[in-house]
Amino acid sequence: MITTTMIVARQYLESHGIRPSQQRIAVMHYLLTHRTHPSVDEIYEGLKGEYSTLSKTTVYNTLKALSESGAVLTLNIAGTMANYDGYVSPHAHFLCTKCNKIYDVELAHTELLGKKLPEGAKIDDIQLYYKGICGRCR
Amino acid sequence: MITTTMIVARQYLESHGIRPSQQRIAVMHYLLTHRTHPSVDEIYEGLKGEYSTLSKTTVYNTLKALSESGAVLTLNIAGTMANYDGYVSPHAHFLCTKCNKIYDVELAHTELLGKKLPEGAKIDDIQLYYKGICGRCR
DNA sequence: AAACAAAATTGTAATGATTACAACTACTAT
DNA sequence: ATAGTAGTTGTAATCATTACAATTTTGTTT
Repeated sequence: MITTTMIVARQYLESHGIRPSQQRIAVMHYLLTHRTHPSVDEIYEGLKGEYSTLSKTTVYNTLKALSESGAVLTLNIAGTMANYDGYVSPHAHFLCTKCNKIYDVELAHTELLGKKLPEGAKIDDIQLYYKGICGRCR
Repeated sequence: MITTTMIVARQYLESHGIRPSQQRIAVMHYLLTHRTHPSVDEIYEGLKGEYSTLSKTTVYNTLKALSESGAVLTLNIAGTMANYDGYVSPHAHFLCTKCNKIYDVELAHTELLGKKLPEGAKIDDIQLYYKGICGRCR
């Protein structure tokens, strides 16, 4: 079944120069409708019911392509595995080290305040990670 | 051979409540004298000549203990593996995605500017990562 | 100093995330 | 329709990290 949010996902892919295959649309759509910063495994488990032939390798390949084109964000906050975020506007993340949930954190300023970045460096990506215990877990 | 910086390493461990074994002193000393944000493997390779019986598991165990006590910082900037920093005062990091070197970045303000952190959360750790291409690699 | 207990170290095996790769399928353009 | 390119799939390999059991070291008590 094709929904309007899947058409959004398709157009989003196209606007990032990524050819919109079934699988890529599905992964992008999953990220746009699950703001939980899922791992590869969660995305794969969430989709394999609907797309019975889907391979985990495809999920990896897709996320790599999406991340390189800037369509999604790769989070390395958890250490053991990557998590993905379909919303790419500047924001930070908070990981609860007890329940392992990742929460979005708004930023006070758009620009992050690095002083003395290495001479002549070109910045492609900025990630601000908070870790701790969330209110529910305390 | 025991040097004065190794005594510093020993005292540093003790001040963090970590029993100063030979191996732990060696790892701590390595981090204090190599400000290169080394990986487990680099530390192990750097030390195994001098400590022939050293095991990589010990390096892992040691870094875990050091990190949990706050004596060292664990960086998850690289994605594939952890890197370690013996200097724990607040600062950010820049990873050159070409040469894979990690540089320190001073912060403009001591406090990092998260707005709307999850209700009632307790923050234990803040990491600010920049990624890009360093001046030498461009 | 000897004996004991607790903690640390070691080597190997297991785990888990990710990547490599080769065969197969789908899409595009002539 | 055909050929060529890009995308997908499943399996096997890789690499970082952890689990674990045996051994060694360290600290404490007698």
